[in-house]
Amino acid sequence: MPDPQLVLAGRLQAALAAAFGPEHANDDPVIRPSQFADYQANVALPLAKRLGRRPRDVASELAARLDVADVCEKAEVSGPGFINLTLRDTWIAAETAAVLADERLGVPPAEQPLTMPVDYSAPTLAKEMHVGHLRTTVVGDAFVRTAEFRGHTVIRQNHVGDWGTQFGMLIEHLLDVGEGSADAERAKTEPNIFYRAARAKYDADPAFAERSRRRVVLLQGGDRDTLRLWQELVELSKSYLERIYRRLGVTLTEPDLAGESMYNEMLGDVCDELERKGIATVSEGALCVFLDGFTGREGRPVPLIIRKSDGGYGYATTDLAAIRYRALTLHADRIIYVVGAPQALHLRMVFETARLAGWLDGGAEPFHAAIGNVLGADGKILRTRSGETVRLEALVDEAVERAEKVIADRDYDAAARKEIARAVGIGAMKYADLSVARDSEYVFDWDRMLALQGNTGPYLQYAVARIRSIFRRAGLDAAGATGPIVIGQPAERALALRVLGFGGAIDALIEEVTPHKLCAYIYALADAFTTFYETCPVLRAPDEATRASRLALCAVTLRTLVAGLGLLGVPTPERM
RNA sequence: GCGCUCGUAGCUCAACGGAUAGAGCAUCUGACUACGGAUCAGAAGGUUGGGGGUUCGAAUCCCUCCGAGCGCGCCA
Repeated sequence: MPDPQLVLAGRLQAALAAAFGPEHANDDPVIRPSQFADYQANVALPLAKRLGRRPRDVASELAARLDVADVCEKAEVSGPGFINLTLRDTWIAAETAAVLADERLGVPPAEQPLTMPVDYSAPTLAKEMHVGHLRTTVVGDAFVRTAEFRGHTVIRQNHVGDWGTQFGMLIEHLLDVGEGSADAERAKTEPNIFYRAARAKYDADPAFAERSRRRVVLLQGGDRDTLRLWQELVELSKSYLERIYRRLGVTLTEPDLAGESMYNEMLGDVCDELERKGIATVSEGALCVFLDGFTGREGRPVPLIIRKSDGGYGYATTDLAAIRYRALTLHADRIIYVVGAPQALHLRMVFETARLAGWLDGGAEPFHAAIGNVLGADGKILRTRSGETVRLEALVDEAVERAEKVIADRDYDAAARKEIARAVGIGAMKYADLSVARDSEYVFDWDRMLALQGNTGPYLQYAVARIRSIFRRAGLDAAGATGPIVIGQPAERALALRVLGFGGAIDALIEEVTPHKLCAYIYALADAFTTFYETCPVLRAPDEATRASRLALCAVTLRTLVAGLGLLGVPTPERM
């Protein structure tokens, strides 16, 4: 990859090995962006400590062994022992041209592709998705797209709630209204109405409630008629999910459904295995796993209950079956859980149990990508004015409506306007979710996310539209701009240097499931472009060579922005 | 009570143990018949909740206090 940070890290490691022995060949050279140069290497300071030598001497020795003549015009020791690295303009220009010529924008497929099941979105079937599902869905989808682009094997696992006790109630309600009736179709279009109707009867009518409870037993016992009715409900819910995912521009489809019901037949076996291995024991009638270091109220150990005292199974068992399946059957290297932060304790216990059971011995590493809550302006969990949870679809509707107002003064026909409003509204909402650290809570604010200034979706979409406009005006296809690239102005240099950082931003996202880092990169790239655009005339460049170079810079920036936003799942309309 | 997460500019958020803690919004000051002004440049704004400690170096690691959110046996 042409990312200077990685290139320099490789050179520094070679120098470390040459100067201080091969055992240092994999030391982290601690390359950081610098205010005194393009980058600085900080490794000499901690290394000096370990070697018991003066940092400045270690840095000098390292610099003497450093072979970067082709990449850097300067590499000098500074301050207490930093090595400041200034790149050559010619190197930057050549690497940027190579990125432009590369279909993959300088990001090669991973040398060691990993198999990664990714558990994300996970709505409850037969209920409408709400605002709480937005981030797990959007963050998971950005991760999945990015990891796939890097050549990893991603297995989407939409762990939908399709087996809970509420299905007894829903099935009885389906029987009451009649299969195929208009009321039954509600489950497809407005699941909440169907669900609420069932719930109301359950609460008001003891006979209905009793039927519902019996129905759950039948369902989990595998009764054929009941299963058929359950399947009917699942089908209705699927079309709801497909519709909302398509609207949101989320890559989840039907084959990615890997819901709780899928693990039903494994639950007994999971319990047996854990009991046989001495990991699970019976306590107060329930089969539990007790783990060291997990204590709750009054110092009592916190159990992971895997079989209830009535013999039923809860979600802990399902999660254990799922991790076993992902590790042993899917042969995962990493198992990603894009799941709400409040589940942290539960998941730690699931992971620890899996480790004790030996399911992770093959090298599978579980990773909880914790998602923070979305808050309203009052700092509390986002709710409607009447105190209900906010329906995801209502949120999407409002996003598109508000986006229409943003572009109201534009001269587009109705169809184009609608399409642009959709892209801008949904893009803004998704980008707002992605651009803050996933585990921090954040305040949901329409005006901020739809703003055309700052780190927002619309600003970036606008930057893309402007670059496209340059090519339209020039009567050129962006693909026709091939350089060569020559670095003259500081703004050209800054822009090209930023272009080279794409791969690093992608890897940072994959490493820790941090889409906000890719967002920060894209924003910095767009920012570098506007400065360039302001100070460096493209179509009115002073000479042909400069014009060709600047058009090439526009083209490579455009493609990087579009690709980056694409990895985030944010659409980039041609015009806006 | 125990545990987890967090506390950074007026507001919303960044910062991979590194040199002077950065962006955007809001505020103020400039620029230009403009390759889409839905612009750009600049200023101001901070004792990183308080206090200790480790380190050559701490927003970041450790301890403690204050404050907030969440979780702690048969719901998911």
